[in-house]
Amino acid sequence: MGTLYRKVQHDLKSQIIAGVYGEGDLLPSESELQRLHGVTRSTIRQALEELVKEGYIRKKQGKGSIVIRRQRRTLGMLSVKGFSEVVSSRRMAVSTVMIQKPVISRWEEPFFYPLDDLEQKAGCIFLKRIRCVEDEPVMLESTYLPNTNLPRFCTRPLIHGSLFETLSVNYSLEITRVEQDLRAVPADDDAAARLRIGPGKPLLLIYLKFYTNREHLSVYSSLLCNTTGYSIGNIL
Amino acid sequence: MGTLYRKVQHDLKSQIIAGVYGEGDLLPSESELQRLHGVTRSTIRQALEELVKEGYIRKKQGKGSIVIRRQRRTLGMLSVKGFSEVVSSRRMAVSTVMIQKPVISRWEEPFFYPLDDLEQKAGCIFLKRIRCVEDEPVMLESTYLPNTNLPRFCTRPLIHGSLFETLSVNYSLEITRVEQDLRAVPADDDAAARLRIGPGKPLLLIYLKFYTNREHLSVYSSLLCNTTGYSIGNIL
DNA sequence: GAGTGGTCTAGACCACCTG
DNA sequence: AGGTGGTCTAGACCACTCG
Repeated sequence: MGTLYRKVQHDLKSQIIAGVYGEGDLLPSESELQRLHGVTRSTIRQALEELVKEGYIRKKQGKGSIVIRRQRRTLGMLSVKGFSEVVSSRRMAVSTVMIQKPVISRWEEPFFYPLDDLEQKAGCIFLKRIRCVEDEPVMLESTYLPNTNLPRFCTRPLIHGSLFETLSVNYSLEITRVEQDLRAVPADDDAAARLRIGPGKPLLLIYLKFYTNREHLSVYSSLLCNTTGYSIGNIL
Repeated sequence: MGTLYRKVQHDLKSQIIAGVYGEGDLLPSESELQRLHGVTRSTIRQALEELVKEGYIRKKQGKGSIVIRRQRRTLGMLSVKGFSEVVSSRRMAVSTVMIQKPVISRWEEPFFYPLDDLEQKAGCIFLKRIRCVEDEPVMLESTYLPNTNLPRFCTRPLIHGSLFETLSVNYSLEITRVEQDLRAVPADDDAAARLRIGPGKPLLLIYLKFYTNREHLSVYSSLLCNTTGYSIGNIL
C-alpha cells in the first residue's frame, strides 16, 4: 500500500463496507476528498476510478460519486448462487425434493468431466434432487463431489437445504470459478417421468464444474431442465 | 468524438485492427505518442487506459504498451467474442454463410426481448447467418439491431465478416453487458432443413441481448444450436 | 448560479526493464 | 545509463445537474 491513491481507495472502500456510505449515498465530492486527504484531485480521481472498476461506485457528471449495490460476479450462466436463491428472488414458490440423499458411491463411468487422480481415488459423494417451481418439477439435478475431508457430510442435513451454504459454513469451502457445458437432449424415460413430460421432449442439459478454494475438490452437477414453462435466464 | 483522448484512442485502435501493430508488438512510448499527437502525457495515458479496458493492450512498467490478442471479457456464457473467434481458437475449420444480408425491416412481433420506445420507432436491421464447423451447419443465428445512426450499415460488408468488429471500428460501439435466456426446443421445419437434422430434434435456443456503450442501441440475437456434435462450453 | 465530475496542460520524481 | 510506464502536483476550463 505504498501509493497515495491506494490509501485513499482503501479508506473509501472500508467506509463503504462499514456502511458509513450506504447504497445510493454520495461520496464526498472530489474537491472535498482532496482537502480531506491532502492530495491533488488527480490522485483522488485515480482512487475513485479504481472503485468504479471494482464496482463500488459509479460516477455521474454534475452529481457526484454514487455508492452502488455491490453485485456478485456472474460466474458463467448460473453464477454462484444456488437454485433456491435464484428463483425465489423472483417471488415464486420453489421447493426441492431429495430423491437421493448424499451417499458415498463410485464415480459414474464415463464421468462427464475429466477427474484428476486424487478425485478419482477419493470416491464420490452423490445426491440427486428435483427442483420445483409452483409445485411443478422443472429441473433434475445430480450432484457429485469427491469424498475428501468432508466429515459427516452424508449424515448431517444440508443447512437450509442448500449445498453451497453447507459447504461454506461447515467446511469453509467457497466457490471460486464455474465451468459449464450446455446441450439440448431428448428426455429419457426416467427424466420424462420425473419431470412429467413426454419422452423425447427437448431438455436443456447443463454440466457444471464448480471450482473451490480447495485443490482437488470440485463440485460437479448435471442439470436436466424442462424449459417449456421457465427458461434459464441471467443471474445478476 | 469531441475529446482528445478519444481521438487518440480511436487512432490507435484502428491501427491495431489494421495490423499496423500486431500481437506482441509495442506501441510507441507515451512520450513519443505525446509528440506525435501534440497533447500532454495525461491525455495519452487516458487513451491507453481505455485501450486496456477494452482489451487491446496491456501495459508493463519499464517495457511499454503491448498489443495483445483481442479477448473480451466473459460476459455470461457466450462472452462477447463472436462465433468465429470462439470456435477457431480450438483449431476447427469454421465458416459462416450469410442467409440474409443486413436489411432494414420491421421488428418481429412479438419480439423475444422487450424493446424501448426509441428502439421500436427506429425500426430494425436484420441479418441471418449459418455457422458451420468442419462444413457441418451447427448454428442458426438471427441478429436484430435498431436502425439508429448506423450509416451505410446495410451497404458495406462486415469487417472480417465480424459483426462486433464492424460495430467497434465503424461506429465505436463496444459491448458492455450481455443478458441471455436459454431453453431447449424442438426443431421447426426451417431449422431442421438448414441444420440438416430431423424435425422435432432438440435444439438449444439462446436469446441474447448485447448492451453497448450507446443508449437505446442494443444488439439482439437468437441462436439455434445443434448440440449433438458440439456442445456449448465456457469461453474464458 | 453554485457545485459537481470530465478533460487537459506542464511540469516533476520514481520504479522497473533492458542493453 | 537511458528509456519506459507509475505516481503525483498545481493549476485551468468545460459540461452537466440541481435548486
